[in-house]
Amino acid sequence: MDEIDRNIAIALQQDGSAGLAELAKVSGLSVSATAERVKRLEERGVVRSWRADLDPAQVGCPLLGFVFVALRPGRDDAAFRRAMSRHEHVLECHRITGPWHFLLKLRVADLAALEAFLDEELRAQPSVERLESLIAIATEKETALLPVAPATEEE
Amino acid sequence: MDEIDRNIAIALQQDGSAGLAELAKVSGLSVSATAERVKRLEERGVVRSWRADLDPAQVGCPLLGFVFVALRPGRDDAAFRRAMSRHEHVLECHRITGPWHFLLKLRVADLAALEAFLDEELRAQPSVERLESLIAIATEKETALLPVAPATEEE
DNA sequence: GTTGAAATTTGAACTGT
DNA sequence: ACAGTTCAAATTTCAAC
Repeated sequence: MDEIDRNIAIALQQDGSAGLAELAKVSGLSVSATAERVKRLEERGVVRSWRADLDPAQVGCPLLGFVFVALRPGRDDAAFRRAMSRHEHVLECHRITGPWHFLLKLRVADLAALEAFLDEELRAQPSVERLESLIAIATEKETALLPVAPATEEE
Repeated sequence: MDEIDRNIAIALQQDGSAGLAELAKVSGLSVSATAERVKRLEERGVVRSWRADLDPAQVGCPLLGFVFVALRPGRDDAAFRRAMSRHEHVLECHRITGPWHFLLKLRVADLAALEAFLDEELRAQPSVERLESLIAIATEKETALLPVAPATEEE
């Protein structure tokens, strides 16, 4: 992961449809060397996948919510974790510091769908003790573009 | 946005490198008709961009944090919003319901970087009144795959 | 890592239904 | 709006440097 790899990764993150010719300019290498780099980035798992970024509103999930979850003490949380991982409306599920145990990020169609999720999926979990939810009124920024750090050690 | 468009959108969301031939199988249409559909999805903004999904740990931002922000009453928040939009470590910035005004999602290298962000970027903002931050101990799930709703009205 | 060329595949356009 | 062919372009692989 040297400077060249980082530049390629940054470019691919912004535009996954960039051609090798374009990437070659960014990297300063030849086209074939650039192709090698891209392949290696995939092999090493730096590039996990290629995806189309969709507009949430246009695919029917305009409502964004966050839910804090506290689980009952001494209760196995495996079932809860599995349920969250499976559920397509749960975009994120993090074990967090602070008074709560988990923080969920949700995408749903509307408030009715949020209510249904809270009642039928979360409160239905035996290990769930307490919930606190909030919704986004507006989104100033929502990106998946990661800050790529300016090189530390291993190349 | 009929059933066919939805199937294509779902496929592209999971694998943006899928070729038209593969998509044609999914959609049940010919390759050329599928190409038309994809082009229209881009034109309508359903597909916003094509991106490589990178591994946060491997690009040097393994630490995930959330920060609640309360702004001073009667203070213009434009500068704050602009600063958050610009900052690459701020992945998300939502105006939210509840006692806080904004919720930020951050990606940084380590706790030192988080501290620096809190001190130099957030507390430095004149409009910021109070902060509360938490970090992810572990991430059970973190996906950008949106739940694509099963068709409502307009085709 | 570079260059250059061949083989394969892909996306883009045209034509007709 | 869709299907089938054709055409151009980009990716992949390979050679030799």
